[in-house]
This record gives sequence, structure tokens and C-alpha cells, in this order.
Amino acid sequence: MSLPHALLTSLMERSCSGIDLARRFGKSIDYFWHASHQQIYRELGRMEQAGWIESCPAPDAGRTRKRDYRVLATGRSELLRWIAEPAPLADVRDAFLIKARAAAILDDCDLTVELQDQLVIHRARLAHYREIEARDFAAAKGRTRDSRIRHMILKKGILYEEGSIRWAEEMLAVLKETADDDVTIK
Amino acid sequence: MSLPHALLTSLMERSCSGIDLARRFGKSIDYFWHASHQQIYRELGRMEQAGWIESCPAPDAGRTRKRDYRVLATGRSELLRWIAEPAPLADVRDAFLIKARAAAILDDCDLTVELQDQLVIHRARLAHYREIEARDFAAAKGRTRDSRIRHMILKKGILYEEGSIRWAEEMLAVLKETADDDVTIK
DNA sequence: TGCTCCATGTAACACGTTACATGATTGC
DNA sequence: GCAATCATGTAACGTGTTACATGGAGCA
Repeated sequence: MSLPHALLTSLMERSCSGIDLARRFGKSIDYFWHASHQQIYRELGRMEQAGWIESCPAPDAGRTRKRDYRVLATGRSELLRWIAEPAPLADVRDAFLIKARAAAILDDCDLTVELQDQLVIHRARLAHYREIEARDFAAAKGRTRDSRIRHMILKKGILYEEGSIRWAEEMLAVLKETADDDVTIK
Repeated sequence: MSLPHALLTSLMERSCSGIDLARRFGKSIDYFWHASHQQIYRELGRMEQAGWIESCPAPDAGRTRKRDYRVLATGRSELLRWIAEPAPLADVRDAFLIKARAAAILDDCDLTVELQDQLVIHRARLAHYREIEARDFAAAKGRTRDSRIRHMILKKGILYEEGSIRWAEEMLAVLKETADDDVTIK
């Protein structure tokens, strides 16, 4: 149950509307905690009910329903309470590894195309993260605690993409070398 | 919707009962696709309904309800169909990175204890994977396509644990160095 | 006027988790 | 005989996904 706390964190960094929150989520938190805009609106409603946040019409709302949300003291202490209790370890769901396992015993399936598509995406993401790193965390800037921690979060993403790329390349090599081996099902 | 296909794969490797499947899941597939035994039983029921698998009383059932499941031709072609269609990229959910982000702007929270607990677990898992690697994939053995692919799946786990450990150690160092910095909320 | 986009939702459903139920077997 | 364990479930609920609805704004 981490989504509300992710939203609290994001709103503490800066109060904003639901759609802005969804957009900021998509740009940064998304790669380690995905949420759709429907989920975010539902959770914002619950959190306002619970008294963790409050909302008012957004400055640029005009006659629309746009609202800005900000964290209340109750929400802040709820976040602190949640941080203090241990969280489950990171959960990974990788359908491709299921495919690899199936491909080990099945004939007639070629995973190289999908692997190459994945490589393109991983390389693009890595390049993107490196850009952010060069822009926001150049040596001279990364001195405050806040900046160094945010840099570490980015580094986790970089580490993950680098690992994915190295693995995909090695996997492609293995598939190529063993392409003509006999594969039979007993 | 990858769980049924993970189960099909596992059952193609070896037909067995629901509980055996759950146990084998827990030992190998679990780290990249977790499923509880309740989920597995529900899915086995659906798959039998769909005609992908069939079951008969297990040889060692005695008077119990224990049943063995095996994959039918329909299930095998469903698996092939699924492998051919592109799967979504691996999905990671890491609550600790949310905490890190919150800790960057909040005072009064210490993540070092939790990080150290994580390190213990990651190191144990890495040691366990390395044991399996030494036992099952020693140089001379890893020659068949099947064996090399299964080795690559294990290597993904090893890569992941190594990355987690390196990151956690660096993060601990950052938290230590910046422990007495001022943290204020604007 | 009609078309598209923006921002906020609703409804229905599939997936995943938690707690508990059942009947058989095993060990003391 | 009794408790613990094994194997298979059921029920209730919470989370996440998909498809669609609404009403205003911007533009031709």
C-alpha cells in the first residue's frame, strides 16, 4: 500500500493538481512505482477523506473543476509513520524471463526480435537518465543531502538499465550460438 | 496476464500437483514472478476449464484430493501464441525508493537500519544463486541450449542482486556522510 | 458550429492478498 | 486420541487496468 505515500511525497515536494501529479509521476517515480491517472484520482479522493490532504480550486481553474492538492499535518505524520515501518523488498515482474524458460524447452519460438526491441528501449532510457544526471547532478552541484539522495535514486535507474542492457546482449549471443541446436520435448 | 503461461511452462517442464507447482514456483520463478498458492489453484481451475491442461488423481493421492496436472496440446499452442506476442517490459515496484525520496525532504527519518536489513537479504540471495550456479552450471555442463538459457535466467537474478548490493552500500555511505546536514521543509 | 484537447472522474472487471475452512495423513 | 501438517480450496477485500462519460476551453 505505497501509492498514497508516493503521492504524499510528491505533493510535499510541490502542491499541484491531479493531472500535474500524474504527469510528474510519469516522468520520474513511474519507473519504480507505476500508477495510472484513474488510480491517482481515486487515491487523492481517499486521502482527502482521510484528512491527509486538502484541496482548493486551482489558480488557473477558470470555470473548470481543476483543483490543487496540498499535504496537511496529518498527512505528513502518516508519511513519517509509514517510512518508519519496514517495507517489502522490491517486487519484480518480468514476463520475458518466463518466455525464456519456455523457449528453453520449446522449439519454434524466436525471442531475438523482442530482445532487440527491449534493447532499443533500455538504451533510450539509459541515455535519458544520463542526460538528467549531467544536467542536474554535475559534480559541483551535488553537495546537499537532498541533491545527493535524489542522485542516488537516479543512479538506481541507471544501474538497472545498464544491467538490463548487458544481460540482453549476452542473451542475444547465447540465442545466436545455440540457434541450430536440437530442441526436443520428451 | 502471464501467470497462466508461467504455470504452463512449469508444468511442461514436469507434470505435478498444485502444491508441488507452488513449491517449485517459490524456489525458482518466484523472484521474477511471484504467485501465492491460492492464485495458483484458481488459475489451475481456469486453465482446466479452458482445456489447456487436464488433471487426474495423483499416484500418491491415497484417499486425499491430490491431483496431478499436465499440459494438453491446446495449452502448448496457447503458450506458443503468447510467446510470439510482445510482452510488457519488466515492471519494478520498489517502495524503498519512495522512502528515499521522502527522506530527501523530511527530517526525523533514518533509513540506514532498513538498508542494512536489505543488504543481509540481498547477500544471502546472491550466495544462494551462486551455489546453484556452481552446482548446476559448471563450465563443462553448460553446453546444451536448454542449460545455457536456464543459466542466463539465473544470471539475471545474480546481476540484480549484485546491483542491489552495490547500490545499497553506496546509499549507506551517502546517508552517513550527510547525516548531520540541515534538512528543512520550506 | 463543430472538433479536439484538457481535467476529472465512473463503472466494471481482472489480478493479487489475507484470513479462514475442510478433510486426510502423520507423529506422539 | 490429539495435535500438527498436508493439500486443496472459499470468501472477502484491496489494488490495478480498461473503457467510457462529462463539461469546459481553444480553435477553425
